[in-house]
Amino acid sequence: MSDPQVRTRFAPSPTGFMHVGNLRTALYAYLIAKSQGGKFVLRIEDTDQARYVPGAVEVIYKTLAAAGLEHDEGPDKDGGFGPYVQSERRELYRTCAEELVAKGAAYYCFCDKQEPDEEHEGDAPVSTGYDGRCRKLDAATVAANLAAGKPYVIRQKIDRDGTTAFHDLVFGDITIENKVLDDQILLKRDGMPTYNFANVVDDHMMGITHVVRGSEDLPSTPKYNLLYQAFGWEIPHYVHLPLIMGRNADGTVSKLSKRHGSVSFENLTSEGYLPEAIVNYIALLGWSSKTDREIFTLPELCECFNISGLNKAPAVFDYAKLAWLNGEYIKKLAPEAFAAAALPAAGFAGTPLESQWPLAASLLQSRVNLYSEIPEKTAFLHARPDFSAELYTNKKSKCDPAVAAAVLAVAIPALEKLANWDKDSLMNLLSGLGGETLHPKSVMWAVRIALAGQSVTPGGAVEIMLILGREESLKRLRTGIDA
RNA sequence: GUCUCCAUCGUCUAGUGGCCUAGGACACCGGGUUCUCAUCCCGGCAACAUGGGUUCGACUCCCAUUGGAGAUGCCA
Repeated sequence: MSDPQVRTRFAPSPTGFMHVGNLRTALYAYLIAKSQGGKFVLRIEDTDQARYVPGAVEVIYKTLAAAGLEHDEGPDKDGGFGPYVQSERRELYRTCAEELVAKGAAYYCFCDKQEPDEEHEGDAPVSTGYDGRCRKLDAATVAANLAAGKPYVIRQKIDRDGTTAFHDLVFGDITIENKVLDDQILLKRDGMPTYNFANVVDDHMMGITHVVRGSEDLPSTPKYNLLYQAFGWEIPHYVHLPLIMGRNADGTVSKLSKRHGSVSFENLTSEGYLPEAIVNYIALLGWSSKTDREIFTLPELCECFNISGLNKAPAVFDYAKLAWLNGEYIKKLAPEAFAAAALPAAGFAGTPLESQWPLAASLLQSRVNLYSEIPEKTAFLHARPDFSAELYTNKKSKCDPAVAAAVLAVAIPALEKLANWDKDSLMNLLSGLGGETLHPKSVMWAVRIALAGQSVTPGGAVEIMLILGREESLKRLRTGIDA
């Protein structure tokens, strides 16, 4: 049931960062196209000149590449439907808007710009819907105003009567009364199209078959249909996605935004989340494979993705589950790859510990979900923290400060004489050290505490001695009991 | 205010009228393995918002209520 005619697009605006919600929209658009053997198009929506951010387009390219969402067409890959940057399509929008005016589906409006209403805060926003007064202007007045160079916008003319319905592949049929639809602006005073207008024009011109976007756009979709109908264009399939929510301090939820934490792809990767884990996680936010499986690579998602798995209800972003997923991906990494990636966080480079990094990394790999957890887990290797003798007390390991002192008293001379400082030699020595009086568990516990100065460590006593080396290990053991 | 949408464990979700004493995952809590911890293995806690219908039978269909979210920009 593949359909190579499918074309979807991702249309971010160049703001300089990639919200995970946008990335998820891109992911689903990509999957809808790729699961059918279709095309995935990148379009840049830069119609708001006030928001221009230098280098922002590069961020988009880099993010898509890092996430593996390779586009088939875009500003850098002409597929014959360009240009793929909206600011380069200005004249097209103007022509289209004027066409609608000619057809009676839009009109010139010379009213003053409505300033944002800042009076109303809290839960009582006020409708500022336009009253449509310029609809009544006669042709002569319009022509005169135009000739006089009077500033204007072009508005969509929507009949007050009747209803407009549309079909969505996720939400089904939705009907809205026309009287609640206002005469939205199509072409702005500066000649740029609005988001809603540019989308309709571009999606049609670029042959987009499935319009994939967030469900916050559901209420504006009837206006799209009216536009398509006015042009006489075929209406595409709509795929509205459930919103991604964040939990607020007061326990409520709202659209995921910066105040909820790290919400951009860049934030997340810089905190150590792997792109594969992020993609995997957001794929599951609002979509289900309908199996018990949780781990999916991008190619695997392409294989099993289906629109019917899309959910309608908003989904709360759960950093704990993302962290778990990240840990799963870290465990799957080849040991060398993990060691290379984790080295900066551990700070071993340029220290005496450096030669033992592969060992230390192997211990860390199953113990971290995030690279950012590494510094705290390796700090004791760089310098033993201050600790109290009470740390030696542990019932299960049959140890207390007195026992520890006895252990160290025999361990230090034995270790000083040990010929080979390797795992087997150290293990043999320590396990036979206690003799009749000291329990093996006490030996391992006391030695490890003396070495590390903390009760929980990545790795056991022997491994820590290997990482620290003979000299540093003995130094720590000698100063272990009077600390 | 108005409009639209949504509603299964704390969270992500499976479930399309009988297979449900509702399954999986995260988190949490136990137990086992382990030179500590982690990994790994085993187990536990925990949900169909409420009220009406429809039906032989509702988590599944319909209506209402309640709750939540989104929209209501010359932002995208």
